[in-house]
Amino acid sequence: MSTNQLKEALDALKETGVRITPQRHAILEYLINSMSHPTADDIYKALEGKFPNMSVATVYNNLRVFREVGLVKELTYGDASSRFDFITTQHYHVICENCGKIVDFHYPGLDEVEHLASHVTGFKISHHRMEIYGSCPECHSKETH
Amino acid sequence: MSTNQLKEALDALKETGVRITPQRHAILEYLINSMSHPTADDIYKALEGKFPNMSVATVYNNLRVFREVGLVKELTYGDASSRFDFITTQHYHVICENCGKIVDFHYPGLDEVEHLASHVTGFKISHHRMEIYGSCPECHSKETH
DNA sequence: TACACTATTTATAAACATTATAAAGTAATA
DNA sequence: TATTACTTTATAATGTTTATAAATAGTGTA
Repeated sequence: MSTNQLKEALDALKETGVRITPQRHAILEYLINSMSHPTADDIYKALEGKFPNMSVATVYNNLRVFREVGLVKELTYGDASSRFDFITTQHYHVICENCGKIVDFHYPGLDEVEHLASHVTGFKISHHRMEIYGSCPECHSKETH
Repeated sequence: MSTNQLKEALDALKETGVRITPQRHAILEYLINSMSHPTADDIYKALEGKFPNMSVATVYNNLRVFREVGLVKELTYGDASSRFDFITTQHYHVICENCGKIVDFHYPGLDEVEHLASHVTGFKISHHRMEIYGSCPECHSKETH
């Protein structure tokens, strides 16, 4: 339930000594309820009704804070701006190269890859990222017309 | 052998009707010989001795051309600028979060993941990307001192 | 080889995302 | 409620990448 997620997120912030401001509350709430994977600008635009004076810098600052606390993951794809994703459980993303839609895709973590990489390169592995690209059913069906 | 790779790359360009200019030749050569994964600016700086009048736009334009022809892959990590990698064989990258070093890591393609993603989401999958993050042996040994 | 055609390069400016700065404001604690 | 340190705001700066138009130079053909 979203309300719980928000509560837990706010608690996590408190424990780290991060102040809860109305802006932070709203950004978190938006991230949790958003089924898309918004850019900083998406968030800024979505909240300008509620916070007409909010600065873009505030959005960026807080996204960085959330990322450092581990609440949010920053996704850097090829396009111009980063996207931000509230972290729930381990999942990957399937991305439509035509319309940009991002769909969550659950898959057991690729532990084996990390182990092998560690063995071959001598790195101490911390994590990995993976995305899958293609065209979504909608775009795909349009193409065939 | 690098000389062969360059020759093949130039042939691939000719077949696509892309003109071979000295700048393109030099950028390709640099990409092939470079064991790092340079940014556009790295390339620009590396070649300014040979081409004092070359524009940054030329580097970007040609990297895009190479990418469209399939000779080069653009890597977008979290940091400010894209990195470019001459495509040889299927491999992934292991990236040091401390010093930024990138090491190639060969691994059989994750076909299974693509199949499952296609099945679950209905996407027509074209490709995927994966990177592995950690700290390299050098950085790691420094940390423990 | 010289010509003509068109792609490419250059130089410059513009666009865009993101970060830095300093002053004003505000959450949290006692 | 007063204090203090953290946040927000407004603004400017930074840095990467793209757009534009004029100058230049590959490439095929005569």
